[in-house]
Parts: sequence; C-alpha cells; structure tokens
Amino acid sequence: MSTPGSERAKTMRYHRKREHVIDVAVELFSKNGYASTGVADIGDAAGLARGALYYYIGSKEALLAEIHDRVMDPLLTEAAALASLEVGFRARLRLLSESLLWQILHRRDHVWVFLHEYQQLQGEPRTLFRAKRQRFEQRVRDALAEGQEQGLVQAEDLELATLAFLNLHNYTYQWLGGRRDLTVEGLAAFYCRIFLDGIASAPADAGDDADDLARGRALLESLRDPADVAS
Amino acid sequence: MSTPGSERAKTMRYHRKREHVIDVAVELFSKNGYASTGVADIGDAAGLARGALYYYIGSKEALLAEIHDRVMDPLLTEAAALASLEVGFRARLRLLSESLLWQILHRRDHVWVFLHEYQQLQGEPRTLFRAKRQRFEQRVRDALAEGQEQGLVQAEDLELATLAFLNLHNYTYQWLGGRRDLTVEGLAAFYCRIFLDGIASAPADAGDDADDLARGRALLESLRDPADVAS
Amino acid sequence: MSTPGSERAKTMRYHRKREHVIDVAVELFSKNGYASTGVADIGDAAGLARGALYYYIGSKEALLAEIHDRVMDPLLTEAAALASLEVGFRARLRLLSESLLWQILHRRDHVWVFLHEYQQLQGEPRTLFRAKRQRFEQRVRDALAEGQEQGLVQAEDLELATLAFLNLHNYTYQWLGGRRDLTVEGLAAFYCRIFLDGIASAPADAGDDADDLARGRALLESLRDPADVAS
Amino acid sequence: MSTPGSERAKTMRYHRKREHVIDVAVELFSKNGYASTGVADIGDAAGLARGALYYYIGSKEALLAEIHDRVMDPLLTEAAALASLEVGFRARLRLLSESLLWQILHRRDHVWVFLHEYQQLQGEPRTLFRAKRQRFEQRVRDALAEGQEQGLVQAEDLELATLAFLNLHNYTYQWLGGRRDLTVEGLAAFYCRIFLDGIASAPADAGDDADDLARGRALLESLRDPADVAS
DNA sequence: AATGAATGAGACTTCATTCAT
DNA sequence: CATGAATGAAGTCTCATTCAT
Repeated sequence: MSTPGSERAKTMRYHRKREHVIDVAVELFSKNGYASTGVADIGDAAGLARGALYYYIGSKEALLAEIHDRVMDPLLTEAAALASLEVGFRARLRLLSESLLWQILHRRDHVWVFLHEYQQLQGEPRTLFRAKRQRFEQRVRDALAEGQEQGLVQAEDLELATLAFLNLHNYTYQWLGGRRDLTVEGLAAFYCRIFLDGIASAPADAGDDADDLARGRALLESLRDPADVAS
Repeated sequence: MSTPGSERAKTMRYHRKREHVIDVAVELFSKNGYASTGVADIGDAAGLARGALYYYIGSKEALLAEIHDRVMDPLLTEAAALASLEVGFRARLRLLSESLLWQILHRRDHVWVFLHEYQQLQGEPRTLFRAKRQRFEQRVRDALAEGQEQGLVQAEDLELATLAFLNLHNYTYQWLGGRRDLTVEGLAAFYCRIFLDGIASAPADAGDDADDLARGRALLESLRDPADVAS
Repeated sequence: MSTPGSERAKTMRYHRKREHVIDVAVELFSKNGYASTGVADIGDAAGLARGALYYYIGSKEALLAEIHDRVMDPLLTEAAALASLEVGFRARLRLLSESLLWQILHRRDHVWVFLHEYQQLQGEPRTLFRAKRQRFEQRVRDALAEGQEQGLVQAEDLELATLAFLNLHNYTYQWLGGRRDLTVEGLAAFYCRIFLDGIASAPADAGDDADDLARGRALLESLRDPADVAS
Repeated sequence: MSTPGSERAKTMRYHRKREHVIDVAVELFSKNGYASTGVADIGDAAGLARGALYYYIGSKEALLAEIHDRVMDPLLTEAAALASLEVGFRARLRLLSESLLWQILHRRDHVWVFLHEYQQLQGEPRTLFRAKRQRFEQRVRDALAEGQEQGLVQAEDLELATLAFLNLHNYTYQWLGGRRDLTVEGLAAFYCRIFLDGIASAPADAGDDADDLARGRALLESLRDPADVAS
C-alpha cells in the first residue's frame, strides 16, 4: 500500500518542518530577544498552533540550545580540520577568521542568538555550550602559540591576544545588519591585516606620546566625579 | 511643621536612596539579565517594598534608560573634551581607548547592561540612546580620519576601521569578569598597539599565502552542507 | 479477499489487544493516578501510537469505566451466588469476605483504581457504578440481617455494622503493597474473627473505663483550638 | 500615626484570609479531587483573582501540603499526649479512636484530601508526611502492644492488628457524607467494641464451618475465569 | 515615605481527542 | 489497522504596575 521509503518520507517531512520552526524562531529571537519572544509568536510566525509547536520543539529552551548547536558544531568541526591542515601560521589564522566570519555573515541571526542569549541556557545545555566555546577558543590560542614560536606574535599574555582576536570578530554581529555589503574574505583580510601586523609589531614605546597622554589623562580625571575615580 | 531646608534635605535623601536603588538594579540586571530580573527582586535587594520602589524608579524601563545614561553621558562628555584637546593622532586615539575602557573596567555592571540590553529600550529612550551612540561613534571616526590624513591609517573604508576599533574594545565586557588583573592603561596600550600598528601597515598582499588559503578554503567548503553554502 | 472466519479472527485479535491495553492502563492508573496518567503514557506502555489507541479504547473515561466493571461484575456475580448458597451465617459472611479479598489481593491494581478513582466517573457510568456498589453493599447487609435474627449480630444500626465490615476490608488496598505475604484465606479469617466475635458481643458498658475516658477527653479538649472545638 | 499592634493586625488579616483560602481549597479538593480542581476554581470560590491567590498560597502543591499538616499535626500531638496518659489499655485505645474520629468527623473535608490525595505530594512534603503517618501508626501499635502484654490482644501479627484498627477508622471518610447523624463518642464506642472484643477472642477454630466454607469456595472458584484463578 | 494587597494579562506547557493518509 | 500531525482549551504560575491606607 505504502510506497517504499514512505516511512523515511514522513520523518523527512517532520524534519523539514522542524527545521522551519527553528528558522522562524531564530529570526524572532534575534529580532526581539529570547525573553521577549513568546512561544505564541513563534507559533503564529510558523503557522502552527501552540500545541503543534511543542510537537516539534520540546520546549522553548531546547529550541535555544539547538540554535546554539547549529552554529557551534560546524565551527568546531572546521576549527579541528584547520588545526590539522599543513599551512603556515598566517594562513591558518586567516582561515580561522574566515571560518568564524562565514558563520557570522551567513548565519547572522543564529550568531546573534548565540552570542547574545547564551546566558539564558540552563543546566546541561549550558555546561555543554560553555565547554564547546572553550574548545573553540583553545583552537585560536593554539594557532597564536604557533605564531609566537615563530616570532610573529609579540605578546606576553597569549590569553589576552586570543581574546583580542575574538573581540575583533565576535562583536561584528552587533552592527552587521547595517553593512550587508561585506564579504567573508574581504572582512577576514581586513581583520587579519590589523591583527597580524599589529600583534607582530614591537610592544609600543609610548615615548613620543608620553606628554600628550599625561595631559589627556589629567583632562579626563578632571571631568570625573571624585566618588567615581576613587572606586 | 517642617523646618526650613527640610525640603532640600528630603530631596537629598530621596536622591541618595534613588541612586542606591539603581545601583542594586544594575547589579541584578548584569547578573541575571534585564528580562529575567523582576521588580520584586530589585525591591528585595534594595530593602524596599514593591510600592516604595515605584516611588523611586517610575518604571522598570525608566530604570534601564537611566542605567544607559549613566555610562553614555560621561563617555560623550569625555570624548568631546578629547576632541578639542591639542594632541597627536596616536595619543588622541589612545586617550579615547582609555576613556572607553575606564567605563568598561570601572563600571563593568553598567556596561554589561548598556551593551547587552539596549535593544530592550523602547520609544523615546531608544531613539535618544541610539543618537548618543552614534555621536560617540562619530568621535572615533573623526579621530581616525585625522590619522588617515596623516597616512597613519591605511583604510579605504573608514567606517569599517571605526567598527573594528570599537569591536576590539566593546566586546571586552563579555569576558572581563574572568580577568580582573587588567588595568585601563595596560589594556588600552595593548589594544592600541595592535590597532594602530595594524591599521598603519600596507594592506596585505596575500601573495605568499595564496596557495595555503586556497587549500584551506577548499577544505572548509567540503565540510559544509551544500544547502548552506548556496545561501 | 478475506478467508471465511477471518472476521472472527480479527475480532479475537482485537479483543486480545484491547484487554492488553486495559491491563496496561490499570497498572499506570494505579501507580500514578488516573488524572496524572496521560493517554500518551498508555500508548507508549502498550506499544501503540495515540491514534491506534483510540481504536481500542474509545476514550480515557471509557477505559476507567471498563476497569470498574472488571472488578465490580465478578464481585456481584459471586455475591449473588453466595446469597443463594445454603450455609450458616458465619460461613456466608466469611465467604463474602474471601470473595472481596480475592479481588483486593489478586487484582490489586484494579481495586486501587476502583476504590480510589471512582469519583472521576461522570454521567452514565457513574450512575451505573453507584448502583452496582449499592447492590453489593446490600448483599452484605442482607447477610448481617440474617446474623441479627440469630442473635449473632448485636447492633442497633445494621447499616453501620455493614459499613464497619466494609471499612475493615476495603481500606486494605491502601497498604497491601507492603504486605505481599498475606493470603486471602488468612486475611479473611483474621478480619472475620475480629468482626464476628466483636459484633456478637454485648454492647460495651464502659463503666470500668468511665473515669479514664473522662480524664482523656479533658486532655484532648485542652489541646484543641477553641475555635475548632466550637464547630 | 499607626495604632499599636497595627503591624500585627496586618499580619492577622493576611493570616485570616490565607486560612479562608485554604478552607475554600479543602472544600473543592474534597468535592472534585485535587487534580481536577483548577487554581482558577479556587480563586473564583475565594473571590480572589489568580494573581492574588498566589500571594497567599505559594503553589497548588504547597496548599495540599498545608492541608495535610492541618490534620496530621493535631493528630500527632494528641496521640503523644495520650501515650503519656496513665490510663488502662482499653481506655487508651478508645481515646485514640476518639481522637482520630474527631478529625474525621469534624474535619471531614480535610481528611478526605488527606487520605485520598496524599500520593500527589512530591518531594520533601511527601517524605515529611510519610514520616508523620508512620509515627502515628506507631502510636497505635504501641497501644496494642500494651494490650498484648495484658492478654487483651490475641494476635500473632501485631502489625496486621494495627492495620485492621486503622482500616476500621480510616475508611469512614468515604461514606461519612451520608451519615451525618453520627457522633465521635458513639462511633468510637461502636468501633472499639467490635475491635476490642474481637481481638480479645481466641483465634477462631473454623471447625463448625469447615464444610460450609469448602462448598462455598468451590462455588466461587467455579465462577472464576480459569485464567484469573491461575494468577 | 512606605506598604501590603490586588490585578489581569500573558508566560510556558500539557493533554484528550480527531483525522487524513 | 495504524500512524503522525494537528488542535485548542485549559493547566499552573509570574510579573509590572497600581492604590488605599
């Protein structure tokens, strides 16, 4: 009676619809925030009644966890692959940059949710997610350590250098909506030029600017509430 | 009934208590998120009943707006002062960096709320806040334009350079809690060394790395779901 | 298409599967309560999807009604048979006790549902069930009336004696789970010894204990909230 | 400005209203069942909006726990007092009976909830309640042990005797609604006469009835489905 | 200046039931 | 026979806000 593969077809339909629901949720979460988006809103946007929605998502928080995985998992897979690739330090970092920016540019909504709402995760998903994030961070740190050995990274504090690299990339999600002209390769080239040439330079001797800085700092302090400065 | 001056005294007490309430709210908002912090929580932490709280705050959203102003206003004041200061380009950018990092390090909780929950603002406070943010951004852009004229900033896209500078600084609030050893001056020196030396360098000719990059990109694409790559 | 007899075969299979579903439901209802057991739970435990389940049960409430009948109907049949049996009063009551305890011990789950969830029945099943229960109660009362005529039951209030007899038996389902060592005959002997020897005795003249009782009652009253005692 | 004791007055008002809410809930729970009674129903019956209700009750389950305590706590207090009272065995048991029946008759609704819905308790309240119940049961067992020493309780299995005593009393809540003519003292006298005279008698030698019983049992077995008898 | 009490909308989630396939 | 998908009402609970006192 039933065509072969019909069972898989059902599963396929379920799976496709489920993905659609998540897509819809991602868009709403990124636009209005996780806490401010109601399950009813998602249902309306997905064309599903409240009850049917739960047939697909389990819970609002499971939805959030899934969105995190959708970004984090490919990111880790790619970073692992890049770590094993036999390329030079600068190329490896540039490729890491491109991998990260690919997610940020192509999955803008996901990344917004991912970087903005991660603290809403509770329990096991929270733990899991934190571990994954640290694993990714470690990949970047490993790459920078390689550069350090080659003298291409001048930094006492490698941890801080890693964070600076991530700062540069991660915050992009905040303003990306207003700059749709950017490409992954172009942005990676720009960020990596700044970071690599900057981090390769000798730690600045502020000698020339010392006087200017002193005057400026005095000015700033004069503007601050004494109570604030004390703290 | 009331002694002369008592009215001003009341105002003072009122003001002090109000500040305290806001302090308490900032801490809770930064720890648990704006949406997840109830007015009751704030009241409990401030030692005030719900009714009395509203005597001081007006509304939960007004509280949020006030927190934004507490960071944004000094930032704008200082940026304006620095703009008029007669110092060199590098020093001015370094001072802007220090001004911004001072808020981030010394008002960590405020900055968290400010950078994390600003989209929860609605109506007029939202408009106002966006205008202030753009004004601050313009200060940075102006400083970079000065560097561009002097050949110290090599960037076709000055807007993008501005955003990169802000990326580097702003995202700091996300991980600052784990690095309490940092100082404003030290961090500013590090960020500005990277940014200034990096942005002053000639746009990279990726010639040497071209082959590595090609191989890496092929690897990355092979890992991606075809459906994703298409989009 | 269908071989002769296949229809009856279907009916058999249907019937057997239906019984299985009910068995599963009884177990769940008795363990978790009727209201707290979902139709989905029953389906899962029976290995049937939600849709298929309804092919067998009609509705959740019909299931509950059926479970009641499964206990009540044999009970009534047996009580009727015992009523016509020519045996002495003591033996008849003992046999009624054994009949009732047989259900309680051998169909513990059914009886739990039956004695615990009967008030969840609505409409016609409710009416029917109440009638059946009263018919059973009447059988016990009839037996006791026989004993009363023979002077073996000393009770002004025969109704109350009936209820006492039922109390003794029915509440057993509450703690039976912890006492799996008991047998129908043993428990019936114990209950009937107490009840028959107790009910055959002359109504107590509390003369000897009057003083003790008075002191005890005074103590109890002193412990009670005056507001409570009033009501 | 505020009259002395006004603070206590507020607390008093809160307390009184809270008690009222619980009273209302008890009535509904006992009439319709715990699971079938919605929080909305309680609110309606108490004349309180949904939100206000939670100001008083905390949660539906906390309400259930409170109802349990309202019965169990006085019961334990009284049982403890009676255990220390210097009275004879028969009087002590009679007083225990009266104490228990006082709750059953005067707090019929509470007792219904207490004896019928206790399994709905979860977590800590569940544990606590079970411990209290066992403590009460122990009081009865202690009293019966006293009788056993005096030869007034003929029972190999004291545990079972305890349960029989409790059966007799506890199940009363099921039919009490139809018999409002009863008094605590009258019912206790009746139950205790049956139980004490019954339990004091020599274990029955069913000699006289042996034949009748055998015939009756054969009849019963003939009525039963062979499949059932096997189990 | 402060409070406790109340509100009512809306939050997330569950559930018995139906129906096209 | 059986299923997966869908429904919509109802469930418990939270929350920002108001107001009489």
